[in-house]
Amino acid sequence: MVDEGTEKRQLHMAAPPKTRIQRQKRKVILDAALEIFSTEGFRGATLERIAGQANLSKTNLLYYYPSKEAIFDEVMDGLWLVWMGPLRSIDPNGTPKEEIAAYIRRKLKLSREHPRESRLFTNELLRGTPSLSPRLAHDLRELVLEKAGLIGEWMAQGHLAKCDPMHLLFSVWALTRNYADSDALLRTILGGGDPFDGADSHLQQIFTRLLDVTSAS
Amino acid sequence: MVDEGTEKRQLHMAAPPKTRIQRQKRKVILDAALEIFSTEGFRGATLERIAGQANLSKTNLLYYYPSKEAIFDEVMDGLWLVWMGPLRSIDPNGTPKEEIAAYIRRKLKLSREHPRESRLFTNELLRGTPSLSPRLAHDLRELVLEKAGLIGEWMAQGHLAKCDPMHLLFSVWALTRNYADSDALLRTILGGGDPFDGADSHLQQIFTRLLDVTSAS
DNA sequence: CCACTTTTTGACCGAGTGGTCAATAATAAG
DNA sequence: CTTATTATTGACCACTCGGTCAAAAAGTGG
Repeated sequence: MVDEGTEKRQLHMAAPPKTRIQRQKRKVILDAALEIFSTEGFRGATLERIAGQANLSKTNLLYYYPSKEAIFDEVMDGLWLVWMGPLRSIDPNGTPKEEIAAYIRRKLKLSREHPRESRLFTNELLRGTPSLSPRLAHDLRELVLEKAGLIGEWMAQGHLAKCDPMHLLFSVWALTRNYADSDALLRTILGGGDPFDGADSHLQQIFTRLLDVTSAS
Repeated sequence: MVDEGTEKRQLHMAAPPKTRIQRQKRKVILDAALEIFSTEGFRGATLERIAGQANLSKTNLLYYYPSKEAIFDEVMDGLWLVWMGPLRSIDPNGTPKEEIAAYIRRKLKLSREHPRESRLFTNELLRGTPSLSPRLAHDLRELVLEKAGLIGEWMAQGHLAKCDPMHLLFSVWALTRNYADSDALLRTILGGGDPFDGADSHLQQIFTRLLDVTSAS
């Protein structure tokens, strides 16, 4: 016989929340958590800071989520999927050069519009991607291999100049992520200007010249 | 008259340590701190973990350094200087293409041989470079402006294809740092292979084609 | 008004953490 | 050996942090 005596006085249900208040607060909490986690890291973030950012008391926060871990996991879960989105969107039937250019634009847009997510993601990279489940790791690897293979084909067919497709992808990730992650430093160096200004045209220039088949050696 | 009553029973002197033991232990501590800070972040790192890594008791560690902050500051101080080194070494009198190529090689070597430092540095970037003193920020800005100006001249003189010199530097930083910071993820994707294999030739390819004056539009 | 559920709060706890202190062990100098 | 200096340790403290608990609000429906 299972012990099912006293009911919990907290939520912590797996199913999507019922009331409108719950949905709203959970959203606010995740947003606040994103803000704090992305700048302080997991251990650096405190429940009180997150609660404050969400205009809640710490206890009230723990009414909606059972633990700090639970909040973090829910934040990270969605993040991996969102972050893989642009790569997934590369169309095998599209024009190679335009597909690459569009991919860079999508990634850069993601960095510009979601800098907190970008920083949180980088934080996970630095820690060795502990939040990457074997399941997700497998999916990610499959996806990357597939798209790298596609790009390799495009190169073999002469649509793009040859280079290592895997390292090409790595480069796109590094270059686009950089504008979000290094924002503070870049602003300091630029004397206050927006580092994103000119970023897209610069990145397009890099990859256009890298992949331009007419000028490759 | 300065107060010089009771002597402290701890070290905490500003001047370089006297005994050989002190120099050794301080070195060991800084190395241990680098390891822990780079993987756990400032708040995530604990004195006990650092002490353990250095084979010391926590109390003994605090005999050599007055606080966690002090250890962190000393680690970061040196790091900024080391990290600016390769840029400083760009020679105005050298051959433009070779200077750029050598710069990339130096930066990549730094990432490969000092991945912990790279991760710690990125961690600071994510936090908005709080450890960057106004003094250092000024020096850094001057240095970057100087070298960007130099590269701009090389472009104007026709030795390099034209692009935004500032973003060019940003790109070198992002691409080289990436191989250290994303090591875990890249290994997962590569199925265990070393991401650094082929990194140099790939980066050289990128910047060679970007800056090749004969093929630019 | 009442009874009932959902939300919010304040008091509190145990573990962990940065840091202090006085005592002790090791080392070096006379 | 004796003494002074350097190095190391264990006990301890104030504080923070994640999390619990019971009680109070604040709806919600009659």
